[in-house]
Amino acid sequence: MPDMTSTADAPRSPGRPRSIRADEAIIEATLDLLAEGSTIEALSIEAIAARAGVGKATIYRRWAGKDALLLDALRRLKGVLAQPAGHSVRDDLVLLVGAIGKNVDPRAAKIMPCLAPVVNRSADQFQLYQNIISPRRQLMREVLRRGIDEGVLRADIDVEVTMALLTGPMLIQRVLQWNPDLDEQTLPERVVDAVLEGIQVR
Amino acid sequence: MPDMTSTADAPRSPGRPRSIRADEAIIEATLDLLAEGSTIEALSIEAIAARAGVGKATIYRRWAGKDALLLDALRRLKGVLAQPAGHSVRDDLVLLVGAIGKNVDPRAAKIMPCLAPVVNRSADQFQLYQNIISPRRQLMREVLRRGIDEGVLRADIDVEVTMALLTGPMLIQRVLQWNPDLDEQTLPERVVDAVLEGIQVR
DNA sequence: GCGTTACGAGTCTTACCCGTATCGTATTGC
DNA sequence: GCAATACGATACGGGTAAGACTCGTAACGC
Repeated sequence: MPDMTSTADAPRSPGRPRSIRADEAIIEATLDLLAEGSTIEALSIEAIAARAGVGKATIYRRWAGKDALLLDALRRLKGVLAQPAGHSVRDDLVLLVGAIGKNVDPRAAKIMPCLAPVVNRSADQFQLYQNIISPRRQLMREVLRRGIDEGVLRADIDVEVTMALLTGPMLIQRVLQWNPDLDEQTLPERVVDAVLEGIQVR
Repeated sequence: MPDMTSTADAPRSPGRPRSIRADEAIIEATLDLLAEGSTIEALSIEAIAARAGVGKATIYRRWAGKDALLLDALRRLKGVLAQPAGHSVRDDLVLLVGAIGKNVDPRAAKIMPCLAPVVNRSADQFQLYQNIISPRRQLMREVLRRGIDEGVLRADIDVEVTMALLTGPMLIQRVLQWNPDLDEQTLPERVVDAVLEGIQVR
């Protein structure tokens, strides 16, 4: 855990050092409870402590409150950015679109919808949310720019709108199950191809 | 209010009749509190009663609990379906896309994100959610089919994927403010045009 | 060994909320 | 006028949680 929201890394400390196992157990318990269906605000420090096999004080010693803990827990969940190969624009887009809402941690899918209400409640939380998604947007932006430079994509397209076009369908399907009849597996490919070719008769 | 979740309309009753003003005040207070940032589960009957200037008993006399009240309140918020003119496929699509997440009540925009976590918690709530959006999907489906029949749209497109393509970008922008730099006003037009024409060099 | 700090477990106070019940009052039909 | 039902206000018991605190114990540097 590179940075923690509340406690600065002690420069040099006497006494017993903080248990790394406890750190891990607390974060894991938080994510587990969320993934099991608890909403963010129904989540209690007491439940987390019990699940982690940890005293409440051990949590309060590390984080100022539930918000700070959640911040760190969600950071852990973020996962790694997909790395486009750089050969085919279409393949890169399929990879990036397929990675939307699909983190390394399988719990992510259950947790993500819980964040929707929180995102626009305060400027801080909105910023946190943007910090997570904007590097992913940047990745897609670069692929699209590359496609334009290589002459594969039209030069007059609006890159930002195109990103929304590629991201939106996948996101509403993964997070909201917008249309239960839509096959999530093949959706990335089908979305990319549809966006590439358009639907109009030529 | 044509149907209420809990109380059947009394056939004929002695005594003082229920106050219609109280009905209205309770629903309004509920929507106001949600729009002001309260999440669904942080919303308390006591807070609603206080806001509405009403005793708690007056609420419990009408609804069995918070869920039943919320159901009625959200029904009120739904708004009316947009009616495509039927002349130009493009114009109809712009109208439908522009109507996504844009209800008659301005509070709707703030309340909608709160529903995301709830939607997939139970089969009942998922069904309720689908009942709201499926007629809107059907409307768009018909426009696309008409476009195919008229030869304006290609016959080999996947209609369901196309609907996701049109809906997704608008939804993530309106509900999540996915990209703060995107102009929401002109987005419907730009999304529709992009989907129609595709982004690939021909 | 000693001071220091963390540990799990538990206690305590405070606060909020639910759902019900009970006030005195207001409004209806008969 | 009278029974019936509504009203707002308030009180109640029961539940849950936040946070600060206290235990006795465990792990570190010196």
